[in-house]
Amino acid sequence: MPQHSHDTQIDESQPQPLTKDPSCRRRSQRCHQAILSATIELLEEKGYSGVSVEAIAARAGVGKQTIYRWWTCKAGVIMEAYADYAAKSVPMPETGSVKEDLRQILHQLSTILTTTSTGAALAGLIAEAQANPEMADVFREKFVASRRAMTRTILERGIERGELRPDFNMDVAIDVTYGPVWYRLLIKHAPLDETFVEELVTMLMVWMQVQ
Amino acid sequence: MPQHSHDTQIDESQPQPLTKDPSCRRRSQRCHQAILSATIELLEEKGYSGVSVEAIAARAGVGKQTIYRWWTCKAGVIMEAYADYAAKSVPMPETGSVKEDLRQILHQLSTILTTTSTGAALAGLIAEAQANPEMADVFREKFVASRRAMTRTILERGIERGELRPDFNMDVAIDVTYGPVWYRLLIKHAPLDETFVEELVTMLMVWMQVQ
DNA sequence: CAGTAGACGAGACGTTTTGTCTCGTATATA
DNA sequence: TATATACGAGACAAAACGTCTCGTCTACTG
Repeated sequence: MPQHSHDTQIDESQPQPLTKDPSCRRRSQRCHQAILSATIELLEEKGYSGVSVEAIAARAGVGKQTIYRWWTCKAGVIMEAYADYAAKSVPMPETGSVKEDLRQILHQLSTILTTTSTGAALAGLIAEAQANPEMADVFREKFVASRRAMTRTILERGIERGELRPDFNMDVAIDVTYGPVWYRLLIKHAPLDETFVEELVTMLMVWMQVQ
Repeated sequence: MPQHSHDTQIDESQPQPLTKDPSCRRRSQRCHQAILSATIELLEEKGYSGVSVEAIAARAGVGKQTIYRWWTCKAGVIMEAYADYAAKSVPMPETGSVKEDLRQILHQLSTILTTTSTGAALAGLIAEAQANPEMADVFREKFVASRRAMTRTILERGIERGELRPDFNMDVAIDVTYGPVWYRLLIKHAPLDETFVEELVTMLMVWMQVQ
């Protein structure tokens, strides 16, 4: 039977995970859920920087050590708390039209970022990732990579169908799709609204589509 | 003669400034410069999160109170330390071609973000702004607004010359210009290089120019 | 040419948060 | 039923923030 990672210092070579052995059978499901729920509640009430591990523990009716037993830091808890949001909100659209697919993706993303606490959570996680390269790795993998991969698929399908030119830079296209969204989320100089999404999609299509 | 703001609590209605009365004649120019230099040194050595007020004070050979006398928080010091970089690096290009103007702007921005510690500094400041709305205001004003205004001028000139369509959304166009750059700076999934800038400018022009 | 206000270096201090450690208790597996 | 181990509670050290108070030095002011 494998020992738990908090007993022996393994995991030193790999990019250190932000959670520890979540498959252990003896883990209390009640605690696990209480911690994640308390995290989301606190983030909604006080914003990312208002969440502390002690506050989570108190709200969840849990000892602080119970949190540190299963996660390596606060960001790990918050990531897991919002991983569901992020995962569930990425259904691959397949309307037959690249423009409509992109519209759906960006509409859903901007909606979830502005109408739930997910926007504040992700902004805080990006902020934290600036000080913590391991966190940055996990963040990219968990919240960025899947959306980028999905968008890539959509665009490649568009090229195969002859809807899009085959010679634009795919990585840059994906950056142009998401970059402006994150930019408005983080800088907050203008709202992430429908007009914005519509203009963005239109612009992308003008660039990428067969003339 | 006006009292200093740290003696009486004025500045409560306005967005609280991150510096305090920098015009005072009795301020030691030696300290001022030593603090800003130490800040940049430390940020280059240890990154944004490795900079502490105590470390700045020690490196500058200065009392901690001397820092808090003139700035309200660490972020204020870092902003002032990099304000010069940001300001000096925005010469308005005027080549007569929108594409060339944009190319110059983005080339210069990406160069300064990747070859100096300015990139790490701004990423850290954006991170900090997520937890501090007043900081966010100052950041937008100091590091975002001037570039946006300049870009707006360039695009408006292009419209006047008949080089650009008059009917694209100006704000979104500026977001598409800078959003992908910040996105790569903060997420670090791909480099901020020449290819990227070139593709981005090309895409913008395809969208905005008269067909 | 003094006198004085105020900036300065040094560092103690209280606060907050992090992450570790150690109890005694409760619970699930064997 | 026995044992391992997760749990709640909370003490603890370390780090950083921001405030406060010394005694010193310097630059305006009369």
